[in-house]
Amino acid sequence: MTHHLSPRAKEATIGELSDRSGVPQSALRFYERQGLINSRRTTGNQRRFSRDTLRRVAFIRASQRVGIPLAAIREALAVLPEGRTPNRADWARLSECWRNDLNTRIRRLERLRDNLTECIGCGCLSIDKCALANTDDRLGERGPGARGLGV
Amino acid sequence: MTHHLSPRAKEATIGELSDRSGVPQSALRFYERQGLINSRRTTGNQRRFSRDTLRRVAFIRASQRVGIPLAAIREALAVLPEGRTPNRADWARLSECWRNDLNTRIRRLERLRDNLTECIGCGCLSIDKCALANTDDRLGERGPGARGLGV
DNA sequence: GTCCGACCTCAACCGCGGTTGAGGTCAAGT
DNA sequence: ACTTGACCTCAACCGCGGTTGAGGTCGGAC
Repeated sequence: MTHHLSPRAKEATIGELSDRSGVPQSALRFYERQGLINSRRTTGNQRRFSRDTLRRVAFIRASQRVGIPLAAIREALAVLPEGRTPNRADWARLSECWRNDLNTRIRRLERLRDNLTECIGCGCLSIDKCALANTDDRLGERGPGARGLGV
Repeated sequence: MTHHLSPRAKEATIGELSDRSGVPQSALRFYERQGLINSRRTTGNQRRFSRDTLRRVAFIRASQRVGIPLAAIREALAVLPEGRTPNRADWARLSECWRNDLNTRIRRLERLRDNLTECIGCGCLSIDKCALANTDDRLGERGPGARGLGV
């Protein structure tokens, strides 16, 4: 299971990237197919990932952990520059968007928590007029298919 | 699309339950198969839901909206009494559990938000030592299969 | 008694986020 | 040169949370 260091210090094999990020190789290949990360290929068709891919992967997993779907993460990552390596300001811009999203999610959870205790707790849960049932502020109604999944 | 009121005022047909809860009939049948709700059957094999099912459904959807999987919701609902109609205290007990869970989720989100701004914002995102990458306080590692999904 | 909409079951299918396995190639160490 | 493990592709499969459609029955109104 020991991974040889790739000759060019700036590039990682999929095994190295997997070890460092903790993300299975199968998932990394999947992310590449989905356009979330990309790689150069060696003459022998093997993937080589540039250094900043590690950051992207960390960002992807961190975002996923809070329930953001890959499609949304892909869109967010699209704001990173194409040609050059993303710098501090690029990532800061990205995280700024996420901050707003996270704040919204936090507010939703707090509201649900409070409604639960006030509303179920007091026995008023009458669905038609109850705040609990009507917390349907649909923020990201992305098309047909499995919509309304706690995202 | 007008639904006739069911003769016995205390029981609802699936159409009525669907209309009142806003949940598709197909989903209600699915929930029944999954053991989240239950129904009496008429002589003609049609479902009749007791009044409190509306509450259960509202609880299910509210929980789902914040990303709690059905299996966990089923477990939670299992604390409601079998024979009798759940009363205020039963629901209060249930919501108390959820409150803890929700608080945990809220803290997780807040931590992620803060890490994002501090960590990505300042450019330190070095994965091995970064708090963002290591927010792996695995709270509910439910077996193999799609684990680690932002739940 | 007949009509029609609401109901029933069952099987197949969907998007998501991957994993697993078969079968084959690449490349570093000896 | 050969071995061995890391890599490749492609297709099939998984759990989740449902939806869709075919084919059939129920039951309230006329």
